[in-house]
Amino acid sequence: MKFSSRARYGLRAMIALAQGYHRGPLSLAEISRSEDISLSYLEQLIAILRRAGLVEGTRGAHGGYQLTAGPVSITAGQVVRALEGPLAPVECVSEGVEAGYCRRQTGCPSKALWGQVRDSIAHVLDTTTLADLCSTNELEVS
Amino acid sequence: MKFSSRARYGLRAMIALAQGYHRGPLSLAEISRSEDISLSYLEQLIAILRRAGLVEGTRGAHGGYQLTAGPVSITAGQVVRALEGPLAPVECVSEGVEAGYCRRQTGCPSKALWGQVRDSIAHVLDTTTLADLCSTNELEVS
DNA sequence: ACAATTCCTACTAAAGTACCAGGAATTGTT
DNA sequence: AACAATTCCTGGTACTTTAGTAGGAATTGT
Repeated sequence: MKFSSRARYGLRAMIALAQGYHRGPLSLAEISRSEDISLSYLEQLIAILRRAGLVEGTRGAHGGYQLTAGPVSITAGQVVRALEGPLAPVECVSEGVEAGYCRRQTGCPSKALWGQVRDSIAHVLDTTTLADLCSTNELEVS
Repeated sequence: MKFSSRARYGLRAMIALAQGYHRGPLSLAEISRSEDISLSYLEQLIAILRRAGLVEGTRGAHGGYQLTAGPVSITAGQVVRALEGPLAPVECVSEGVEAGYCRRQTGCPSKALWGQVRDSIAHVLDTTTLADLCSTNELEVS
């Protein structure tokens, strides 16, 4: 029961972008250095986030990436879902899976539990914004 | 971000055992039929649960497995941890990992978030007993 | 022209998952 | 004593996913 390194690294990259939000585009080379993630892997992760519409890139010298919305408007849930797909501790309660997925469905005792697990994860991720995560950092670092 | 089929199947098997708690040992062949899990795979899963002290087996004809405690005293958290290991959405916040695991540790903004995710999962699993899961079922089925 | 960057695609080594196969040990029943 | 039902143990294996690497094309400021 682990989130992939995609989600871990991707979230860290998004936090880095949130921290530099007012300072114009941030290059992956910089994030790669500060977060110690290989550049080529980071490129793949950011590509996913770009396709999800969370960041936009500007090419060429002095290019880089920027959030498409302010850190207060982007939740950890959006980032994690973009990188990992729908939250689904088990398939039968995956976000976006219609009822009738399995015949055990009706009256399956464990299904309700997994649904609660999914909801509690979703609640934490969806009520935390990138801004929240940045301020945590500044508190600790200062 | 998924629980393995070990956890899914194992929990279902434990619920089946809880439902037959008063009726003496339940054989894996029966669970295999009712839950539609292959016998040999089920044997492996139950072996894990036995080593964790959650069930005990009695060999020979009319043998089978029984919970070592009543369904009210066994939580889903115990079952899932036995099958999956410590709850750890990411390694650095794994249950039982001491501080200082990674140098980013102090002031890592994402670490706090993953810790909250872990705690919310743990809360759901640890406050749900096998008895709770059985009663859910009976309500639905009746 | 060139250097810095994003963007794209394909590949790969390692690990983990979800099983299956085969048999040994134990115990009730006939 | 034989047998059938069961737990218990070990080892293997096909498959999928993960976590990357490699190489290069396109774009843009200086």
